[in-house]
Amino acid sequence: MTVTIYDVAREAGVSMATVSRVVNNNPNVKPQTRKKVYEAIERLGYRPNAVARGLASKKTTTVGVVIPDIANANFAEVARGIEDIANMYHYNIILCNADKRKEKEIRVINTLLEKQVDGLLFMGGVVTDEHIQAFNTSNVPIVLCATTDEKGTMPSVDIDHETAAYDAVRKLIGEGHTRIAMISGTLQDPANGYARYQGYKRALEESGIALDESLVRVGNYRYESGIEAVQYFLELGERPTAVFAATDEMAIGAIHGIQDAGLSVPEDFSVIGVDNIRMASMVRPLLTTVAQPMYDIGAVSMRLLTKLMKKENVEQARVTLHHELIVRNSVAPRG
Amino acid sequence: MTVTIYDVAREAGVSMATVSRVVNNNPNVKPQTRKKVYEAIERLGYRPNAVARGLASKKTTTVGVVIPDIANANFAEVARGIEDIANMYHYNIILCNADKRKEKEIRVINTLLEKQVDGLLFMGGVVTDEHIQAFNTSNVPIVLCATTDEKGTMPSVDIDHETAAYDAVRKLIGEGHTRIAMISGTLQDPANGYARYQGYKRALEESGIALDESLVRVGNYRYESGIEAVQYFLELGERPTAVFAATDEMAIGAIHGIQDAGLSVPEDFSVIGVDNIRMASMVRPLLTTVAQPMYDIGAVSMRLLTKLMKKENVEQARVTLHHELIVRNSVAPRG
DNA sequence: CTGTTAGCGCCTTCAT
DNA sequence: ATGAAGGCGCTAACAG
Repeated sequence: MTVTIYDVAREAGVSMATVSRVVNNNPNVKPQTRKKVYEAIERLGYRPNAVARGLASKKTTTVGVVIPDIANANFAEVARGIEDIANMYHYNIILCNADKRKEKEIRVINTLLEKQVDGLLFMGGVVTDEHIQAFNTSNVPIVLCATTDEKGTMPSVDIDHETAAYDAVRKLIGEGHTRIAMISGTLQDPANGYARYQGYKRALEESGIALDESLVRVGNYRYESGIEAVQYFLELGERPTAVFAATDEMAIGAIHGIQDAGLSVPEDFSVIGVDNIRMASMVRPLLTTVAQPMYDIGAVSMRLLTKLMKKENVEQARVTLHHELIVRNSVAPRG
Repeated sequence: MTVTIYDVAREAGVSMATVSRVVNNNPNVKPQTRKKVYEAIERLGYRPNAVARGLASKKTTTVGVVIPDIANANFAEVARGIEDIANMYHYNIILCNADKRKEKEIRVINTLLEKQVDGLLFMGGVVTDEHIQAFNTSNVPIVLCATTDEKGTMPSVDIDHETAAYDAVRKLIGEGHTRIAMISGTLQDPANGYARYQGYKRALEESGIALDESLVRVGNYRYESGIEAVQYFLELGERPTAVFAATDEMAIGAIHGIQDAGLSVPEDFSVIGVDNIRMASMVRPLLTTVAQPMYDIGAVSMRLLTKLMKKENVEQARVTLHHELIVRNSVAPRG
C-alpha cells in the first residue's frame, strides 16, 4: 500500500541508507546515484513519512503555535510574521486554537508537546501559573508572543503596554481634553488590561488631572462592549469629551455608539484606541490609534525561538518592541 | 532524559503492554494495576510520545486544515465549527496557512500528508487541477470546506453561491431598483467569483433588466476595491441606484466610498453583500447581506470527514447548505 | 487480566 | 561514496 524508503531502495538498486541520504540532501552521494534514486522516487510516488522520521531523528522540524483566540484581529498579522521566519529556517508551523479557554490552552500545549514539536510559541493570551507549570514540563524551548508572564521568567516578545496606553492618553491631553474616559479590558489581564489602565492613570496624573473612577468602564475587548461603555458615558452628568479604549475593537464600538446617539466623532467626542487592527482603517472616521508592530512581534518571536532551538546563546530573552502613534481622524482638539 | 513507556513499566512493576493499555483506556486492566501505573506516570512525569504512537498505530488522530487565507474574515467562524466537531470525535486539528499562494497551498497539503494526518480539510480557496492532483496522491480522505471543485469529484460542503447572489439581487429588484451595479470577485474563482456573477445575471434577466457591462467591476475581495469600484460608479453618466457586492468586505468598502462622496446609504444608494462577516454588524448603516452558515459549514465538513475516515458509507458526499437573507439597514426602496 | 514479541518507517553510527 | 544493523517509543497481535 504505502511505499517506503525500502521500496525505493530496491527500485533504485541501492540501500536504504543511500535513499535516506538523498532525501535529506546529504552531499555524500554520487550525482549519478542521486539521480537514480530520484527517478525511483518519482516512479513509485514515494512520500517521506514525517512521523517515522521524527521518531528516528528525534526532531520534527515543526513548531507549534497556540492561539488563545483565533478571532482576535491581531492574530493573522502576527501569524504571518511567524511564518515568514519559520519558512526561512525551514520549520513547519502548526497552529492550534484554544478559544480563550484556559483549560483548553493547557490541553493544546500538552498536545503539541506530545506531538514532539521542536519549539512552542504561545500567542497573546493571559499567562497564569498553570500555564507556567505546563511550560515547565517541556524540554523544548517556548516563547511568549505578544504577551509576557508577570514574573518575567519566560522568553517573550511584546510591546510596552503601559507606555502605549500612556502615549494614547497623552495625545488626548495634548489636544486639550481633561475629562477623558477609559474603556478598559479586564484588570486581571496584565497586558491588555491592567498595564493599559496603569498607563492611563499615569498620563492623567502627570498632567495633574484627577482620576475619576466613574470615567472608567471595564469592557470585554469586543465591539459591543465599546458601544455599551459609551452609552453609559453619554448619560453622565458631566460628560467626558474624549475616550481612550484599550483596544481598537472597543474604540470602534465607541465611535458607533457615539454616532448612534446623534453625536459626531471627533467633533463632539474624540476616540483613540490601541492595536491598529486592520479595521481601524475601515471605519468612518478613520481611527487614531497606537500601533503594535504585529508582524514584527511574530517575526522576532519566531527568530528568538529558532535561536533557542539551536541552543545558540541569546543575550536578551525578553524583547520589547516599539509602538507608534498613528494619527488619523478620530481625535480633535477639545471644542 | 525523556521518560518512556518502558521506564513507567519498570517503575510500576508491570509490562510495557499494560502501561500502553492504561494510557489508551483499554478496559482490560485491573483497577489496582491501573492505579499503580497512574502513580508511576505521575511520579515520573511521563508524557506519551505521539510520534512513536503514530508510527506504531498508523494513526495520528489528527486532521490537517489548510487555510488558503488566514486573514479571511470567514475563517475563524468556520474553524470554530470544525473544532467543535473534531473535539467531539477526539481528533486534534492542526491549521496550516498558505497565504493565498497556490504554490504554498500545494506545499502545505504535502507537508500535512507527510505528517500522516488521518484526514484533510481544504478550506475556502480556489481548487485547481494542480490541487486535485495533489489530493489524488493522498490515501486519506479529503473534504473541501466552504469551496468546491468544478468537476465535482471531491467531497465538499458549501453553499449555492449562484443562488445566494441571485437572492441578493432579487432583494434589490424587489425594492424597485433597476440600475444595479455589481462589484464582483475575479471570474476565475468559480465560487465567490463566477457563480456570484452568474446569479447576478440571472436575477436581472428574470426581471427583464438588460445586463449593462459597464455596471460590473471586478474587485479583489478587499475593502479598498469596494471603495474604488464605487468611485467609478459614481462618475458614470447614468448612475446606478444600488450595488451588489460579491463579498461583505467589498460591500463595506462600497458604503464608505459612497459616504466619502457625500452621499448616504441607503437613501442615495443601496448596498448589499454576501457572507455576513462579523464586520457586517460593525458598520453604519448595518449591512444587509446574504448569510453563509459559516459555523455549520465547518461543522458539517468535519463531520463528513470523520465518516470518511471511519470508512462509514456516506450517501451524499457533496453537501450544499442553505444561505439566508439578513435584512439590515443598507438597502432601501428606490427613491 | 497481563506479558512477550514483532514490527511501524526512518536515521545514524560504524564499517567498508 | 555506500551498505549493514541497531534502535527511536509505542501498539498490536498472540500467548498464557
